[in-house]
Amino acid sequence: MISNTDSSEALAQRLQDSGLRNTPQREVIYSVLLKKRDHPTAEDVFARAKPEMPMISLATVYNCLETLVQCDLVRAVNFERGPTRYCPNLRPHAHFHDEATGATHDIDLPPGLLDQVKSVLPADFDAKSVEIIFRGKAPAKS
Amino acid sequence: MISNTDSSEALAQRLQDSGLRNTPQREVIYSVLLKKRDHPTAEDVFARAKPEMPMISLATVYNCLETLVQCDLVRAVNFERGPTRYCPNLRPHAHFHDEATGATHDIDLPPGLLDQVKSVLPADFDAKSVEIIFRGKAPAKS
DNA sequence: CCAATGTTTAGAATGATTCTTATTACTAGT
DNA sequence: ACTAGTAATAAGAATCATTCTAAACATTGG
Repeated sequence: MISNTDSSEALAQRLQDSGLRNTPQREVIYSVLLKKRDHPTAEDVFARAKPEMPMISLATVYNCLETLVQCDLVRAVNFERGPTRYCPNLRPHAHFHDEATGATHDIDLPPGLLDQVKSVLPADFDAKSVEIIFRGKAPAKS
Repeated sequence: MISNTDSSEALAQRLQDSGLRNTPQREVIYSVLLKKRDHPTAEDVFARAKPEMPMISLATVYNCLETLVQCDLVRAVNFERGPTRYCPNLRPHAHFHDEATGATHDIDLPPGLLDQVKSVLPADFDAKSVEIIFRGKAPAKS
């Protein structure tokens, strides 16, 4: 189990490495993402952060989420043109978008799969990232 | 080579199969997509259709594109939250998004790859589609 | 021809996100 | 501690792609 202080320290570390400051807002946003990993939107995060920090603004939520993405602590996920969703899972994984419920599920990928997929690229294409999105019906409880 | 009339007939057929009408607007939009396969946005398509049909409206372009997507003649592609792009390539393929130029390249996939990727899903997930997006640097000329 | 239905048009409305500006909070150097 | 410089936040305005609305038009089957 990763303790709360561990993740706070990971955040502090990453921010420092990027020459950024560790603010209470960033800590709250990150902790909100870690607490409930259901791929919330910025509005969702805003709503969850407010009880802990009533004066926080939506603009700040967007700013902090963007910062966390820059620091590679969080992944931004998009389905079609729906609102961006945020995911603190750092393991290599794909996303499964349940078309019935709108829910998003992380699908952990076996080691080597992403490289294997990358190997279909012609030699002169240099992929920095690969994203895999499934769409369909997920089991009722997962 | 697929002739122009062939594709018009494919369109007419698909529309009929879906109980939809074959309109001049739909034909123009589809032909615009076939003529230059550079993953245009709705605005791009609008601009390209106008010379051929000056009275066409942007709303109609959106409507027609949506119709073509429903008929499985065209794929809608999204990168982050940028405008949706449209692609008449029906072969199984991934997309490579060149971060420097913004250009999109089709990457044809070897047969079986999509099934292989699907096989990483737990048994109770039923994927209707799989989408693969690469991001990085593409060769200067492709 | 007529009614029913599908399609197009133009413009208004929406929704997520970004931008702007002022204010506040740190940080380093003295 | 004091101060200049920089970073971050807050609040609201602005933006952009897209969708909606309502009216006009077109097509089909009876």
